Amino acid sequence: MTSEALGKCLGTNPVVVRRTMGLLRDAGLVTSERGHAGGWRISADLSAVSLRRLHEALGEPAIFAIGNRNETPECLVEQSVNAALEGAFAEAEALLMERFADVTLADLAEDFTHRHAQRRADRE
Amino acid sequence: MTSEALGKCLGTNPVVVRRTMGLLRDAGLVTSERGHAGGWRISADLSAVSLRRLHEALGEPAIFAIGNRNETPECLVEQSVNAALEGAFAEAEALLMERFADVTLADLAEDFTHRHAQRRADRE
DNA sequence: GCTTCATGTAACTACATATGTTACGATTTG
DNA sequence: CAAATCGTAACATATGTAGTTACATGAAGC
Repeated sequence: MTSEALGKCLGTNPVVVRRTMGLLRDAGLVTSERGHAGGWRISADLSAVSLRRLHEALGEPAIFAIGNRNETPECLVEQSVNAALEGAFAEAEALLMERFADVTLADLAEDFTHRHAQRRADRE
Repeated sequence: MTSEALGKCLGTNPVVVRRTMGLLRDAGLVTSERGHAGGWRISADLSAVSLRRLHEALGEPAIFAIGNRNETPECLVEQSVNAALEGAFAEAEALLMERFADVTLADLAEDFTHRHAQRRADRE
């Protein structure tokens, strides 16, 4: 599939697709080919790719929107607040990552298949 | 304490302080007084105010930086992904809120007192 | 009452970040 | 050699948060 086709599916620009797909390629999840008949191809077993793995491949973007503003503040009040929050955030993140590890692309594909069949049935 | 003094402590503008403190006032956690000798005053028992309560008072800002882009997408793939993520996010959020409920301002004040004593000791 | 010191709030500005776009080079295939 | 496609740098745009200015309102002291 070409970046342009993917961009259409996702409602975005081919260059944006390349940026993100490039990260997945670096992680070995997809391959890219240039030139005529080139494009992107999945190179991993869907059942071996978890959401956790995708999160890693995409550079482990920050999970929380709130949180410490400054990791090592001079201010003692800020230090107390940080200390109180750190453990809670770490626990929540660990739980989330555990759940992410349990969901694979194969699971998503199966779920999609059901939804697709359901939509076709609904149309009759 | 005046908004101006608080602003100095926090390294920000008095108006920004008023904006946020206003939410805490609406939640009954602080009171404000205008005019000469006015300013902000804590009106709640520190041991009765949890971080959970503060989060509520501040309008329950979004906790996660990643997550569903669209709650009710037409796209079946997006629906599958959303369905897979929703439970995980809900669990992680519930855990975090549980932990937040366990930490009160009194706890933070106590922790601060220890840090303060420690810093004074270190200076000798 | 008048002055001063506060908050309350609307409107505007500045900045950072994420996303989108353009442009062009590199590579592959026919 | 031409067309198709990725790779990537540079630039543009949009969005949201924080900061700022301005002024109205109210309270205290003289």
